[in-house]
Parts: sequence; C-alpha cells; structure tokens
Amino acid sequence: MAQEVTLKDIARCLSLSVSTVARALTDSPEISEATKARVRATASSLGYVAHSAARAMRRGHSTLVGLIIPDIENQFYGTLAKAMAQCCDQAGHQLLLAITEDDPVSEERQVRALSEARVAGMVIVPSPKPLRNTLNLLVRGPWVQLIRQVSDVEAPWFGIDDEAGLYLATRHLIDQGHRRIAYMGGTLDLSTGRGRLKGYEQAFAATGLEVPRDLVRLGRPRMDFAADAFASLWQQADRPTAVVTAGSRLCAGVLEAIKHLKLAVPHDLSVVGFGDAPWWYADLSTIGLPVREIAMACGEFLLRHIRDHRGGDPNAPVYQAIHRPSLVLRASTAPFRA
Amino acid sequence: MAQEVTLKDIARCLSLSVSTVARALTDSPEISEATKARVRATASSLGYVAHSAARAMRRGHSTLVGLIIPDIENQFYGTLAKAMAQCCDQAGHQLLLAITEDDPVSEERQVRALSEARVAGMVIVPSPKPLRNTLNLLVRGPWVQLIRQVSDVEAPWFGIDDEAGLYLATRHLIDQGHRRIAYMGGTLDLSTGRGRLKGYEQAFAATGLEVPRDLVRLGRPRMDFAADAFASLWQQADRPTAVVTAGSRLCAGVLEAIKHLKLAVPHDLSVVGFGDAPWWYADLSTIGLPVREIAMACGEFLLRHIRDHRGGDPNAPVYQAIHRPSLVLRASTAPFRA
DNA sequence: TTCTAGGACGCAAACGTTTGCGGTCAAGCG
DNA sequence: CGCTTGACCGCAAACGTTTGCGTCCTAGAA
Repeated sequence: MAQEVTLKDIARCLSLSVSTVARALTDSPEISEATKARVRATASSLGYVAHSAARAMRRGHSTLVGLIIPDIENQFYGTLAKAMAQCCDQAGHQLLLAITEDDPVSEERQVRALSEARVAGMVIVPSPKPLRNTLNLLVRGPWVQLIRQVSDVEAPWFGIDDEAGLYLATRHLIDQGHRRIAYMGGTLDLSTGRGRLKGYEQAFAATGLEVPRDLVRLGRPRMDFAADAFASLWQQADRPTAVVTAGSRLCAGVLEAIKHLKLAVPHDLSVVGFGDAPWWYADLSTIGLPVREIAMACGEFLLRHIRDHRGGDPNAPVYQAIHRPSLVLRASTAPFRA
Repeated sequence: MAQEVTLKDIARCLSLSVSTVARALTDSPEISEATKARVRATASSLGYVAHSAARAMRRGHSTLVGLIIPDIENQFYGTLAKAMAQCCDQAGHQLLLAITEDDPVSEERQVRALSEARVAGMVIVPSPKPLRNTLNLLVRGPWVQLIRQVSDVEAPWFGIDDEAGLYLATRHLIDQGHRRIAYMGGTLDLSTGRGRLKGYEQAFAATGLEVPRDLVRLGRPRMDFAADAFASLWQQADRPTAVVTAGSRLCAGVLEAIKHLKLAVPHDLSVVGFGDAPWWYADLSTIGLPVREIAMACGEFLLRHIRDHRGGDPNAPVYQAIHRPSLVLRASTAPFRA
C-alpha cells in the first residue's frame, strides 16, 4: 500500500512533464521512441498502475460493461456470463455483474449502480415487470435485451425462437402418436413464457387437434413447483402419456417427481427436457438452445455498437436477432402405446 | 443521451453552490432539511445520476470488488459468484467479474485490469502457477484467496479441508470392505489436488493398508480426461471395485465412462462423487461441499476488512478459514462382494 | 448595544488523467 | 544569415466530486 504511483511521480523521476509521460504511455506519435522507452521503463520499475477511473472521467466514457441477469448459479446464465466475459476481455472491457433474482426492486438498484459507474453499455435479461425508472436508466446508454423481451420498449434484442422450440418438441410427440401431452411452463408475465406456450398450442393447431387444457401447468420456474405440479397431474384420472417442459428448472422438477413416483422413462412416460444442462446422464431428449452463440452475438453487437457510433444514431431500425433452437433426440421419448 | 446532468446543473437550477448540493445529497448535517428536500427534488426531476468514478477518485477508493475465478459455467463457481454478488449488493458494492480459464497470462491481465479499476478488494481462486507480477498487483489492496491456495504467500484464505473430504470418502469405502479403490484426481500443481490425494492416502494409512498406486490417476480436471482414464483403468486385469473422485468434472467424466461401459452402480462398482452438482438424478453419494457458506464467509470477511481498517494493519495473524466437507450418502456405494 | 456562537452556505483546491495549444530547438532551404 | 518546418515537449484546463476553511447572517447572552 505504498502510496499510489501516479504520472506525476514518473514525470518527477525523469524530469519530464506529466503530459509527456501520459502521451508516452498512450503511445502517442509526438513522443520520441527514446523517451517512450525511458518512460515505460521507470513506469514499470516504480510499479505504476494506470487509474482507469480518472481516465474514464477525462475521456468521458469508461471501459466497463454491465451484465444483469436473474441468477448465476443456473448453468444457463453461467454460459451466458462466460461468453460475455470472454467478449469483454477480448475487447479490453471489464464485466460488471449484477444479479436480480427477478426482483424488480433489486433490478432497479443494480441498474442504477451500473449507471452510476457509467458503464459503456449494458446487457440485461429483464425481470418480468421492470420498474419505469429502470427503463429510464437503461436508455441513458447503449443496451441490449437478452433472452427475454420487455414489451412496449424499443431496444435491440437477442433471443431464442421460443415458439419454434416448443413447437418442435410438441410436434415430435404428436407425430409419435401422443395426444395427452402435458405442458410444464412458466407464467405468462415473461415473453419467453408466452412464446413457449404458443409453440405448444401451435403444434396442436397445425395438426388439427385440441389442446389438452387440463394438462397445462403454469407457474414460477422453480423445481419445487414443477415437481408438485407434475405429481398432481399424475393423480388425475386421465393421465398424460408425455410431457414437454419449458424451462430447465421446471424440467429438473419434473424429473424429480418422476424419480419419486418411480416411473420408467420412456416406458411409462415420454419426456422432452429443456436446455443443455447436464441431462446427458439421464439420456434426456431436450430442446437444445444455442446459448453460447446467442451470448457471443449479443456481446459482439454491443461492443461493436460501443466502439463505432458512440454518438448513436437514433431511429435506426432496432436490431433483433432470433436464434433457432433444435430438438436433441436422445432416449426419453418413445412412440405412443395404447 | 441528453448531456450528463451534474451537480453543477442542479446548483445552477437552484441558485446554490455545487458544494451545498453535494452536501445535501450526501445528507451532510450542515445543510438545512429544507434545502436538502429541494435539492433531492430537482435532482430526481433533472434525472441526476451520481458519477461514482468521480466520487471514487476524490474519495480515494472505489466501491468495486473484484472476483477472479477460473470458470463460471461450472456450477461450483456459479454458486461462489452468486454468494459474492449478494454480499456485495447488500453492502453497496459492485462485483467486477473476471474469468481466467486457469491461464496465468489471462489471470495477470485480469488482475491488472481490476487493479487499474482500483477495486476496493479482490477475491481470487488462483490459477496453478500465478505469475510473479500477478501477486505484486494483488498485494496492493486487500485480497483473499478462495478454495485454492498459492504456496509461499501470506494472505487470508477461505477453503475446504480437502484432505478430510477425501479421507471421509475413501475411509467409507474401506470400511465397506473395498480395497481396490481407484482415485481420480487433479494434478498436484494445485493445493487442492495435493490435499485431496493426501486424504485418499491417509485413509489407507490409518487402516494399515497399502495404497493401490496402480489405481491412482491424476490429470487436468476435465471430463474427457477422467472418462479416458477410467476406461483404461477398467481395461486392467485387476480392476477396481470402487472409485473416488476429487473434482466435479472428473466425477462427470467417470460417470460418462461408466455409462458407456454399461456398468451398474453400485452393483459392478461403487462410486463417490464430488460436490453438489445435480447428481441427485443419478443418486450419487458425494463429498458434499459447503460452497455457499464458504463464499459468504469469504465475502463478508473481505467487505468487513474493507470497511474497518482501510489503513490495514500489517503483521496481524493471517486469517485462514477452513470449512469441513461432509459425506453425503445416497445410493452409489455398496459393501464389497468378492 | 456589543459580542459570541453557531447554523447555513460558498470558494477553491484536490483526486489522476487527457489533450488543445503553444513553445523551443535544430535542421534544411533559399 | 534569416526563414520555415517539423519533431518533441510543457502549460494548463477540464472531467465531476468531496471537503477544509472561510464567510455571512441571525439569535441569544452579557
């Protein structure tokens, strides 16, 4: 903790001016190579470490980038964060991580903190109902919505074609002869919840079938909800012969219930999981999500946006990138047997 | 992006001085309540957002905290990060996340970046061989080592009793009658690797048995290594009857190989896993780690340290907190049958 | 009335950089 | 020799806050 070394110290040490030292360290062309070398040498020998806050203040923009997500224990968001971190590192930015737990109040607090840090841009997976002020803070700088989309707001969005994903899964089961297909999904306050349910419904519509409304369960995307919901579903007289899940936690919950009920998959029940969590062990067929790709695309977009038009051109068309999920077939689905 | 609102703007708007406005917003006692109210009102109506970089520069310390970990996709580190994020949020700090991928060069770059940001403190899960300069940068401020420990360096450490963990697991298998117990572990360049192997060895020593050296496999902690290593182990004439794993990725690799070889657990082989990844589905007995507790303790320690003695009292005893793992028995171990 | 106390606020410096502008000096040209 | 030119470098302002100190004014005490 030996008092901070600043440009002034280097300057004094070499009988140079602060500005010369500054220019030397930023490799400005109007400084001779000889001087640059001397400056660099004493800088490192004195243990100089640049003060990015001071630089940011003077330059008017920082090199920080904010990432706001509901959770980081979740493998899904872990992958997102990793991709973002790599993007940032590669471009000389730093990642400021904020966890909201899907709480709008916490979300507002986090976004405010990032705003105060004058991040160069933000990537956010918005909570169900962001506060008005949260949006006001977001629009102060470049920002991108990831995965989820808040309605009535114009901002770039990088997401997944949720509808297509669940259409694929449901349609596959229908084609295998299943009719009693349960749906375990999130509530409709999230754009993802709405899209996924629609995909499930579309699969029935496209084949001229009725949606089995009594098999649809919507709730908070947590394991315990899904486990309970599935268990109660299994109590019904007219049981499902298959189940599609619309979230990784929900999928985990369903598997938990299945294990508890000692059901054999796919003998007693066909299951389609969601996402690429380590389901490989369970040989689960899932809706595969290009998580890493989407996050990379998102990160690169934001960083390019930050670099290029720092001015920002309003009323340019709002960018939307929608990535397609895929159906990864393993061993948890089988044709319907009466 | 309507030009930044600063204290000056608020001051001009109210015909006050900048310092009064500043004091009003920081709730200084020498400002009348009436003025404070007026200031707060116009501040929010103008959309004022404090500039934490400027504040940090003036105050001499920022509110940022750095977290440096090898990976964030890994559930283990995800849990760590979440706990740290919660600690920070609660204490009014922001989390700057850096991923090293266990590459010392990247690590140095990240630590440098955090130093330049003048973080108030850092928590780091060090790579196997940190560069000299990395350590020089770390000691500039309060820092804590998490999980892993770099040798020959005096700094607080929050970790797990790795030796006890593997002792527990191995001893359990020995007590069940197993003798041919394989060990799948990480290389010895990590303190964790060394400790865990020692625990395995101690279990044999404590029972007067020889360590089955031909069943010990050390390598990079990756799934593919463990899968290959276990497969080759199974080729041996004198096969193991049980296996303990010393890392979650290694455990996953072993499970992968087991699945591929179509072995029945615990009928053909007893297995003890590592950590609390979603092994619940495989009913795996594991060495349970108090990950969240340890991270919370670490975060709270660092933040308290930052708050309290910002001066820093050298030659105080170096704090070490060592948390005990536990043996979580599920259904993957069985007594030895000849 | 005068003096003091203290409440409420303004002035200006400082934090560490960056950068526009100006200055010095030597070389090259006419 | 005088001039221009370009290479190299210094001065000082500015970024937005915080804070020690000084100032003003009003109320209460002597």
